[in-house]
Amino acid sequence: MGEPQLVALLRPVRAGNAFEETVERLLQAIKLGVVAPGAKLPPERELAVQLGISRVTLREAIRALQDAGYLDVRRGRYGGAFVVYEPPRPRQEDLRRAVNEMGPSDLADALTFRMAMECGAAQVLAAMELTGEQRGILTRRLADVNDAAPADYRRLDTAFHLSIAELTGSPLLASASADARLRVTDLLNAIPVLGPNIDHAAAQHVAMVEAILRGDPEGARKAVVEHLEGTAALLRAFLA
Amino acid sequence: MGEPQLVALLRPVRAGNAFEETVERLLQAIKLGVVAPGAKLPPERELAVQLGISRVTLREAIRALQDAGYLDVRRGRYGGAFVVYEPPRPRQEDLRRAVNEMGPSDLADALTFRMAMECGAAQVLAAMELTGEQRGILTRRLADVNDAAPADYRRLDTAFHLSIAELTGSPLLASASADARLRVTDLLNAIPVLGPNIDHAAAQHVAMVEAILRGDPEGARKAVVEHLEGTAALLRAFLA
DNA sequence: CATGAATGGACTAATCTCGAACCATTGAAG
DNA sequence: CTTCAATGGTTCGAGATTAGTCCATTCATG
Repeated sequence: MGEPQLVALLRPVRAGNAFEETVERLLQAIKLGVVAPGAKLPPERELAVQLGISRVTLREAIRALQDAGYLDVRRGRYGGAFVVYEPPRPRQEDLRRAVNEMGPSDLADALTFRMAMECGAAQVLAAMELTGEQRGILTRRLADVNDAAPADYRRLDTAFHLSIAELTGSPLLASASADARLRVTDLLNAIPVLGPNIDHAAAQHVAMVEAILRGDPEGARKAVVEHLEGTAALLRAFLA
Repeated sequence: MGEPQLVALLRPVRAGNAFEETVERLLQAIKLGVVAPGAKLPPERELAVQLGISRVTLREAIRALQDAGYLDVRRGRYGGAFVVYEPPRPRQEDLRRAVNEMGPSDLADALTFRMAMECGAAQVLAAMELTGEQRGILTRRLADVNDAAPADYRRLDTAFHLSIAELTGSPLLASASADARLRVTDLLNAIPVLGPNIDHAAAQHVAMVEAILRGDPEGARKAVVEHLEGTAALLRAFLA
């Protein structure tokens, strides 16, 4: 089998050039709804610093997204790069296309990665002593998803899931979880938001939060597994 | 609280320049023992492709590691970049220095991240149906650690832990796990390899493998938590 | 309606990074 | 002892990326 673990360590140092990576990152922030439609990105000078790239490269990326119709850039005071993207109504062919673009092995990889990350984050959080504020944020995010209008559902669902990793206080974990979510965004966005599915998911979300608040790592793990397997089953159903 | 999740998404696109990232990556492969002392790195032309950088940049990184005494580079056929690094005998002040270099919040971040990753990977693996070959690899790696000479202990311990993520078949998960391990390598390398600790760890390793082979995600999770908390406690003890 | 602060827009010189081609060394095989 | 394949060593021009500087536009405020 040669040198198996070399693969994990001697992997590419960078995914592409700075421009491409920046476009990808911004696009994900938009598609995840982290920057909501109508809201604007931070000023170029700030954003360039946050992304660790030069303003020139950032502007090229913003320009590309503007040309692609995701952003509306306005000059002058109170100007900025405004998100005009609205998540398209899901169609089954979008899902097929998304799956075909990534390939079956990439799909399994992404789902496995997400399962590991979300289980790990949930149980770590459940094992922590949470402050009242942390509990408040978690329950608030839960309520947000469950009260969401269909148009806002995916965005708030993402926010809920990311909150779990974020509340552990570990930036590394939060980053990795966001990364795991990114890998399946296009797939999730292509799944229709249907009543029964949402009710099902809502109950599972509640189970996750209750287990975390009760300090029950095992319960949290099981709830996450059940929830994510439900999503995976939905995907398979739409592909079959 | 502003825009909490922007932090996770609008984080730096790249950690530094290609040269620095490459030096770091190679150094970790050496320190983790993935390329054992006396072994050589892949040929420059191959390695550059694997790392996704140009040969020129790779050579600068190799040159830096050569100057720093980690590599011995020989020309001609059967030449290459040979690892000459030997893990130094751990001293308490090394541990303190390593901790001071990263800072207390980074330490907590790294430990939390590692806990989440390893728990997630172990339970995912436990939930899979394993082939005979996979079972063989896992038990083989376990035996390797438990039979290890003190000088090889850390290297084989790393190999064992990484195997778990690797066996899930998810490259993303394997990469992230390797990353989590990297964050604590310097700390682990600074902990003396003592008999009682090793016996303790060995029993925990066995518990992890048994739970995985028996298809018991919950048991796997608990075994990992116990093991990693033991390591964290050791760290605290040496720092106190 | 004039001002000024906050923003995007544009340019430049320096540096990093790359791909590609070619050179130099080594040592096993014939 | 000649050959030659596998390896590291070197160079060069093109393109990517950066930091810094200055310009242009907008609009709330006075």
